[in-house]
Amino acid sequence: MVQRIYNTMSQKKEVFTPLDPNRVRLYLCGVTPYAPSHIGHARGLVAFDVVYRWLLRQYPKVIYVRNFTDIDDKIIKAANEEGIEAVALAARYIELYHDSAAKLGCLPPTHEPKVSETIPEIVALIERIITNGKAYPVAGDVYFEVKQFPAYGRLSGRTLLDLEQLEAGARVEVDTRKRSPFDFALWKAAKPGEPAWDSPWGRGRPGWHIECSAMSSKFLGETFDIHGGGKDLVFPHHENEIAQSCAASGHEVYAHIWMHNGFVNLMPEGCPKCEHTLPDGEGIPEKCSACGYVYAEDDFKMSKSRGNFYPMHELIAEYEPEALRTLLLSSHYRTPIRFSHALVVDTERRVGRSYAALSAMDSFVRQNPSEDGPSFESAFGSNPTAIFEEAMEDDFNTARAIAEVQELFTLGNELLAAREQERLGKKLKAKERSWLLGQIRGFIRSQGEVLGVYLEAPEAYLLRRKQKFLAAHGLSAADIEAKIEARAEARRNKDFAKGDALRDELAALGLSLQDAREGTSWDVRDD
RNA sequence: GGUGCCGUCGCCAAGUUGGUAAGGCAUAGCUCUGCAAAAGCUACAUUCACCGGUUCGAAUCCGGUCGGCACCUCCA
Repeated sequence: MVQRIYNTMSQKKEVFTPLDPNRVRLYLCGVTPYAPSHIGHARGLVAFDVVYRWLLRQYPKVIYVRNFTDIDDKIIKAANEEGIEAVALAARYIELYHDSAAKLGCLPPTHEPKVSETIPEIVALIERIITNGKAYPVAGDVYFEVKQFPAYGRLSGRTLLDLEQLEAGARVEVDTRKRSPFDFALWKAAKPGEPAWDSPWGRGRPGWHIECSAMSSKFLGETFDIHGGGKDLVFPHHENEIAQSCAASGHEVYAHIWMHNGFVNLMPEGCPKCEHTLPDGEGIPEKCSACGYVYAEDDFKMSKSRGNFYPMHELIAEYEPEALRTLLLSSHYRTPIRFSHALVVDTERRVGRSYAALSAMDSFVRQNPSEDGPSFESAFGSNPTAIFEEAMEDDFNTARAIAEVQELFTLGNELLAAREQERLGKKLKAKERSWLLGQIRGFIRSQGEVLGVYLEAPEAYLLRRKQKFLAAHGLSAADIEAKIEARAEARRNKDFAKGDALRDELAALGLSLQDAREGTSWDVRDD
């Protein structure tokens, strides 16, 4: 059993060996809570939740730290605009974030530190960096001196030379207080209207990158196993974190493995100019076919500054959170996802069908209790656990893992339909099928625990979906039942025309009926 | 300009230390049904943007072409 993880530092998959197998340490750059988090944040959240869940299964103890950067220019700006305290604004979005994370099925991390609660550690860390000659104070600010850290640029594949060439291109505004344009602030002198703390350099607040260095070492030590975040953080945030942390500790290595999740990009719903809907399934054309507007490169990039993004709490309210989670896990975590509503609807259908199958399996097993029977492996000649583990060990390949779970559903449905003969070469007794279904259910539960899916009671999932439908249409279950009974009456009288008319009526609402021996049941159609 | 990534069925998406294309959605036919629905079965990429090369053998390696994307500035 060998876990492989793609390390941004080496740009290849590496064998993962924990520094201390009894205490695996994982740090994830969380969010800056100045606005509602969007679907892109959800991707990182979910991707690393699976990493955490999987490590939890492999090792006795995993320490997972996910921070909040609650002191930041954007927070201060937003708070000033609203006329409230920065901490209050941050607290609001942190609460929203927690709520969404829980609904997306993410386990709470071991620690969730905030910058505002880590100031003493940050000040101490900056003092160490200064002592080690890698940072210098200027008029209340403190800057990290990049030239003093030769390894700078290793993570992002840049060199100081590259950066200097870039400087020659006047891409960077020169701040005369800094010794080099690439030096970055560890501490910023207080400005009026900003939260500030006392420090040896006067009142001020931490710069952007230092907080993660301080929070990670506070809970995980100076070197630890895995550091994660969105791809956009590679430069400069993570690069600067490495520089600060190593400059302070004197170690060569800060985090052993750097994991970065890919972005969620928006599939445009329409032209930004005239809102003309783009043809479905096509790529993004050069210009709008209706108004002729030539699309800019980043028209369809999701970004908070442009406001064209999907807040996760809104998506969660609109769709089944588990469908969103499944969608996010259906691609490998490093691959970009082009998000669209059609994609979520597809996934919702898939998840709904899965729960329907789960429900059917459960009731079959209940109705056909069985104490013993053939093992899954002897019956089907494969080991689902091994296949699943192989996928997860290959850089957390959740897309492949989900495909493997899907195979279990196919086998389960086959048994439910008593259609196992073709595959197994013989008919099974109900008790034998039940025994196998019980095992399949166990595999799905176990694998679902790692992926964070298929964990809800199937009936509860299905019922909630029905209730959501009823509420949206202002109907009650009794209304539906009455129509079903009327239809049953008509059918008993062989008045199929009337029965079908009633069924059509319900179908028009978005329902489907299933006639079975025990009676007629109804469900919400997925389309 | 610098750095990195990608281009696989109508759509989504695995597979890249080379060995002959997972899975999902959609679609068609069949089974079941009074008819449906649900479920199951069957079908659905001789082919992996294009052109060369290496090789017994390439979606997977190398070179080139075209196309898309990200970061380099706050950003998950």
